[in-house]
Amino acid sequence: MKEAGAEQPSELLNIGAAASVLGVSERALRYYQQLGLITPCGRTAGGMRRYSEEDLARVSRIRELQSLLGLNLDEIAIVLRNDDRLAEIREVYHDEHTGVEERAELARECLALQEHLLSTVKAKQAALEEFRADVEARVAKVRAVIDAK
Amino acid sequence: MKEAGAEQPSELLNIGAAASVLGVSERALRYYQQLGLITPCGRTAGGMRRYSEEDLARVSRIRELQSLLGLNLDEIAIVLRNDDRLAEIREVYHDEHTGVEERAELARECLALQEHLLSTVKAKQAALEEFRADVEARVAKVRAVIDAK
DNA sequence: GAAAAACCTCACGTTAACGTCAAGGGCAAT
DNA sequence: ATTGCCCTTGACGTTAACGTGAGGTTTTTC
Repeated sequence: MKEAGAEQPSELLNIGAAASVLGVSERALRYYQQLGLITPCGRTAGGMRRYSEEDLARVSRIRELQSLLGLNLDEIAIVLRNDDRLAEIREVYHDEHTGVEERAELARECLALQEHLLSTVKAKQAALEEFRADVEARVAKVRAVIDAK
Repeated sequence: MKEAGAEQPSELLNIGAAASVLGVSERALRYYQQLGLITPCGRTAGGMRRYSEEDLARVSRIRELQSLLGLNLDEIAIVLRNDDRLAEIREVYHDEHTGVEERAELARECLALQEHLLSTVKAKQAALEEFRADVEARVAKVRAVIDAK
């Protein structure tokens, strides 16, 4: 048998599989890594990249930030770094090493960045809603012309 | 006096003024023209471009299609051509020259394209809404961490 | 264990959407 | 009519985000 019972650790994918699952090119994955946006969770002894579920999610996030918000990869790097800090904060928060004020400050800084992102999203939504009304008006106009046959 | 009463024809702008009003570069305006996206409504005797209010609106539309929907200029050209057809249809619709079936067909074709654009917008809105929920969840998480001081 | 498939790291090529001169012509004010 | 600014048309340069081999290694399959 290959594996028994719990396969919780979830299978890792090599770059070809990851790319095809995500619908991106292998080149793009390597490029994102080169820019420091993702680092596959590990490599084989021979040096081949292995991507975890979490890695894939991160790449999806990159594409969303690209297509939905129109951010470039430098801007995305900032967002991702902040995401990482958020995770780190939650990880370390119950740790005794960091001082109370120290980590609170970190968290506030993190919050500010997340809220900035949120406001960007909201602005885009508002603009899109206006744009949609515009398009719907056009559709209505054509409909009127057609119905008034 | 420079001008009296109704200034309905609205002043035409030359490229520098147009660019600064729109917040785009002169180069971009010339480039859009080169691609056939806009043609300034006229030129001076000496060959200088004059932009009407309508021209400016068209450029705004280009930028919206770029930034909101992430379309490239080729795709934008298609949308704009369809906008033009819509205007043309409305113009010509009460004309006796075109046959009833002929113009109805034109209108339906136009409608299809506008609806396609609308569905693109809606898809983007849905995706953005989901994304926003995600970001808001993150914000809530950081807040929780901070509040649980 | 040997061939085939997938992967590795360079490194140069490509495309879209402009930016940026260069060399001149137009235009409003003086 | 001359000064100074704005405009014109080329034409080459730039940047981001990959694409596309080349030449060699690793993994898988038979």
